[in-house]
Amino acid sequence: MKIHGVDITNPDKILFPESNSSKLDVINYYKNFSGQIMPFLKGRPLTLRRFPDGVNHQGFFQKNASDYFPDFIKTVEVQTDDGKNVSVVCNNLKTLLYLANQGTIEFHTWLSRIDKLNKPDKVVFDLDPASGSFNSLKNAAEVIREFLDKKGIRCKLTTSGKNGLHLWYTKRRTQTFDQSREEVKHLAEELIGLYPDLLTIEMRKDDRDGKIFIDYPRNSYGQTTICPYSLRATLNGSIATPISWEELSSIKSSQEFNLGNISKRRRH
DNA sequence: GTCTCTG
DNA sequence: CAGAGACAACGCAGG
DNA sequence: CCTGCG
Ligand SMILES: [Mn+2]
Ligand SMILES: [Mn+2]
Repeated sequence: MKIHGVDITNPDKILFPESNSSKLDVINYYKNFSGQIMPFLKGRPLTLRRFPDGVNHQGFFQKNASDYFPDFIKTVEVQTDDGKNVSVVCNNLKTLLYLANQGTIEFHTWLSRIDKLNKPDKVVFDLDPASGSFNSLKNAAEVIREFLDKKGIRCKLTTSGKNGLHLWYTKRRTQTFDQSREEVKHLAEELIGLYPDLLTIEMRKDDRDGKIFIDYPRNSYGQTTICPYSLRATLNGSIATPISWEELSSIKSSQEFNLGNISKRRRH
């Protein structure tokens, strides 16, 4: 079977046993939502998370493009602390479908683009809840939004598809990753001054006291965040989904949207 | 999912 | 030939 | 140096 010229193997293999979703379901999801996900993938180094035998089996992260990946897949060399990686870049539909056929469930993207790897064009406030209470997480997102709004920064919102929320905005590519991260850290410290019982940047889990962790180190060089519209390797096939601020009030968890209901979601 | 190494 | 292993480091905080 | 963290 071929879709857009890409060989699809084992289309009936079940990758999400709980929702009975097959490999073809995954590939069709990425095909049908390519218009939404591609703008977020284009031009950015990727880390893949693959589950060739389904999310109930062992999966693996992949930072380096496999030698056997076809020529239509773009790659980029990125410097690491000790050497380099050859990252995959998903610039077209064929690449997206090929990687999906490879069992890629999750696409994690850099905060910078390949033509200026050392200057991020995105800032993310990665909000990681200690556990349970999604309501306090929503509250945290709201107060951070208002805080940034007063500084003239308009941010957007994405469910991570697991437990947290990502609040993010774009900027001109003038700062290094170190500068960007330090700026987010300072903003987070200011926020903690205002909401000491709600937010924390303590690195040790034991020191977080049930508060919401603003994971500012996500803004460091070489780090990735889950790409908007990426599937997650959860039993229900949840999806990292951009949502409006109005929509935030009505959702009950970060896994609100999944393979089964994403198509019926009201558009914004 | 595919390659490579080992027996 | 079948079966097992690899496929991710990494960048930072804090002690 | 080490471990924890995501
Ligand atoms: Mn998170
Ligand atoms: Mn995080």
